[in-house]
Amino acid sequence: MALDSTETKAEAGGIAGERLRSLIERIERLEEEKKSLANDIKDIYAEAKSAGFDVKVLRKVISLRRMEAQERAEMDEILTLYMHALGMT
Amino acid sequence: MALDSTETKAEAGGIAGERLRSLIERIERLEEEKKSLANDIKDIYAEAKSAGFDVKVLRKVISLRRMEAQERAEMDEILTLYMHALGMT
Amino acid sequence: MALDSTETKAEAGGIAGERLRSLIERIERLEEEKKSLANDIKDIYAEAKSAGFDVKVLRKVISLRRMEAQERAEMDEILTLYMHALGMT
Amino acid sequence: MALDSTETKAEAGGIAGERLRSLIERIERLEEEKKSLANDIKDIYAEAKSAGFDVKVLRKVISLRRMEAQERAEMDEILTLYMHALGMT
DNA sequence: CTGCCATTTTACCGGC
DNA sequence: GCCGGTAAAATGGCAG
Repeated sequence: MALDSTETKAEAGGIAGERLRSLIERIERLEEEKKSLANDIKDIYAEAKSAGFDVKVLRKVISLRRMEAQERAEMDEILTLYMHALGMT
Repeated sequence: MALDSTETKAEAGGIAGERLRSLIERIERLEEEKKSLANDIKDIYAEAKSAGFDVKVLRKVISLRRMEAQERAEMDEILTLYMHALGMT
Repeated sequence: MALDSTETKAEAGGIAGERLRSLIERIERLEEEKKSLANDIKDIYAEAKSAGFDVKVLRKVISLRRMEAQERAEMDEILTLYMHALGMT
Repeated sequence: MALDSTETKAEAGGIAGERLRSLIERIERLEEEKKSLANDIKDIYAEAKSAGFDVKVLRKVISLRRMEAQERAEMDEILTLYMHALGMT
C-alpha cells in the first residue's frame, strides 16, 4: 500500500478510515444497548415465570397485542389515504 | 366466572391480573425502546451507505468483530471450566 | 371437491397432491436420518462421560472449535467482499 | 505442567489425550453429516416453494405428522405396558 | 419479490 | 422429574 508521504501513521487509511471507525463504534454502541434491553426483557420473563405465569402463553399474549397494534396502525393509514383521496385533509 | 361481589370491574381478575398487566407493560415498554434502537442502527447504516461505504462489507466487519469478542469470552469461560475440572478452583 | 371422473382414488388431489406427498416423504426421510445422527452423537457423549471426560467441557471445546472454523470462513468471505469492493475481482 | 520424562512431545497429554481427540473427531464428523442433511432439507423446502407450495404450511403439516407419529408411538408403549402388567407378553 | 440475515421461538440435554 | 442453559428451527425484516 502506498501512503502519501505527509501522512502519519494515525492517519493511515485517510479520512474515510476515521469515518468508518466512527460509524462502527456508533453501531456497536447501539447494539450493546439493544442487547442490554433484551436482557432486561429476559429478566422480566424470568420474574413472570417465578410468579407462576406461563411464559409461553405470556409471549403469545404480547405477540397478539403487537399484531393488533400494528393492524390498528394500518387501518389508520388506510383511513388517512382515503381522506386524502377524498380531499378531506 | 364468579366474581366476588365487592370486586369492581377494574379489579376483575384480581391481584394476579394486576401483576400480569404490569409485567406486560414493562415488557412492551422495553420492546419499544429496543425497536427504537434498531431503527437508530438502521439509520446509521443508511448514513454509511450515502457516505459511500459498502453496507454489506460494513455488516460483515461488525459481525466479525462481534464473533471475535464472543470467542474471547468463550475462551475465558472454557479456561474456567478446565480449572474447575482439574480441581484448580 | 369435484373430482374429474377419470381420476382414480390414488390421484385424488391431482398432480400437485402427488408432488406434495413426494416432497413430504423426502423431507421426513431426511429428518429421520438427521435424528439418527443426533442419537449417534448423544451416544458418543455418553461414551465420553463414562470414560471420565467432563461432558460440559467437551461440548465447550467442540463449540469453540466450531466458532473458530466459522470465523475463518467469515474472514475468507470478507476478504472476497473487500476485493470486490475495491474492484480487484 | 510436569511431564513424565519418557514422554515425547507428541504424547503429551497421554492416552486420554488421544482418546479425547478421537471422540472429538467422531462427534465433529457426525455433526458435519447432520449439517449436510439439514442443508438437503432446506433445499427441498426451497424446491417446494418454487413449485408454488406455501412453505410455512408445509412445515406445519410435517410438524403435525411428526406429533401424530410420536403419539402413536406413545400409545404403543402404553399398550405394551398394559399387556405386560396383565401377563399378556 | 426473492434471497439472506437477525431475531425469536422451540426442543434438547445435562445437572440437581 | 424439573429447571436452567445451550443449540437448532422457524419466523420476520431488510437490502438488493
